[in-house]
Amino acid sequence: MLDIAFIKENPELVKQAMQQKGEKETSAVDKVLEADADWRKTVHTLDNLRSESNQKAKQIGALMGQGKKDEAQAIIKETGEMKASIKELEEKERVLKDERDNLLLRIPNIPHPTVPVGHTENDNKEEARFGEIEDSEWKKPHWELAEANGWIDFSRGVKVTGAGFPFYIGAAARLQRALINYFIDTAIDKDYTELQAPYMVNEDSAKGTGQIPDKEDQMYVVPRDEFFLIPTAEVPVTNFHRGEIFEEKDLPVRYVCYTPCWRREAGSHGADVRGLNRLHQFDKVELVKFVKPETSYDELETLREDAEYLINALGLSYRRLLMCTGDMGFTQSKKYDLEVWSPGQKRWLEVSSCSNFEGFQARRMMVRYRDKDGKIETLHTLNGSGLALPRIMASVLEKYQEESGKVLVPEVLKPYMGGKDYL
RNA sequence: GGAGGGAUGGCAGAGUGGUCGAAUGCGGCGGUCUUGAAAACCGUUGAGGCGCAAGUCUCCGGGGGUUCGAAUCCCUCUCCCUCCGCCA
Repeated sequence: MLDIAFIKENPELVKQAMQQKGEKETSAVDKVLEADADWRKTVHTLDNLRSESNQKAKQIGALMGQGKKDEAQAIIKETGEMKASIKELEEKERVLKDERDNLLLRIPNIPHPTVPVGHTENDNKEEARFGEIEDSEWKKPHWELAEANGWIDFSRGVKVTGAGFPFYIGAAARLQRALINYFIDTAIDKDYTELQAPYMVNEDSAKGTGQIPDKEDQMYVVPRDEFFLIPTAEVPVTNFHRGEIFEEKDLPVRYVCYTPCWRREAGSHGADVRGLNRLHQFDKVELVKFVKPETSYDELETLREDAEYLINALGLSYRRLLMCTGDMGFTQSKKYDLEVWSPGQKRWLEVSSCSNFEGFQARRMMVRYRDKDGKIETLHTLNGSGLALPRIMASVLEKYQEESGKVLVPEVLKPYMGGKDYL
């Protein structure tokens, strides 16, 4: 969420940001300011009343101590109606606060000035392209390759669980594990701390990163224990520091975390979801950073570079998109997508998205830091995939297939694949 | 899963109805002393809200209650510890 003080000072800017992010209705801004004013007025009255009541209680205490029971009794009589109005005001204060906060949660993050203004994915800016756009007629999509070699079993996945829960078998299973290890090891070399996180989170955590109420339908729920299966490692890793105050000298903090991810993907059908393109359970290595505000945009660039490094090292062709205001999501202020070329499908596949949230997440989660002067400030959070596995698997299989049907092991993965040349 | 005991500031740990947002120790920060450091001594040191400020309010695991007044009493939930059971 945004800082209410910021909204108060820049209402027009906030409205403009909402429009740029594709929300026609900007009245929430005026409503939140109104609700905030109402709330503050009530707080003021309530505080005064409580102050008075506290004074009286203290007097009573003092009188009782001196044994002046009659005088104390007189004051107790006065407090009767005060108690009732305090209770009433407390209730009112709570309602107004909720009202304000609910409005506040509906206002999206402000796009950074460098973000292109636009409405759809067509307005995203393709910043760079690396490698050739391979268009060989004979190259098969990964699902045909995988089937021919017995590497991925989609139908047994359907039997055991449902669509979107494949089995990886033999060399493909090992390849996926090799990729995960390679990604994590590379991040460790770049000064990220490895984290192993819970795969289920509680409601507070789901709220912390904004999965609730925003993307509630995206998550699998374990109702009996009131847990949610994580849709990304971002959720447990960012919540790792929820409610904490960092010392300035400890920043930046960088984590790398591998987890499976579960997404319901309700409503997705068709060609987009063939093979490994879109799954209900998939693996991902996630990079998360907690940084000082003044460094967050530099950290976004290095985060993006760290993700790109992996794609490069695997020898895959890819392009980098700077997402436009309308396509980047509610919580981000700037976001890059990295898409690899899939030679078998002849299309781009998103494998990473790197975002700066500025203080938007941190404010909601109360993650802060103490600066040199001892002042407590909101810090900035960032995250990015480094990388999502299934589409990388797809792209690797397709890219490294030979006309014979054999698939070469990418050079950087050989140490993780027992030195073998072919899968 | 059963029985019992707990949850207090960065940590340890007092406080069991009234000037308690909380003793004390450690740690942190500032200072005195010292060539420098250590030790010693002095001071300072939780978070949030409202307010220009003075100030004021809230927070002693979460929620609810009793009371003029709750860290302290009652209910409830969660978590931790000990013992028993089960177990990768």
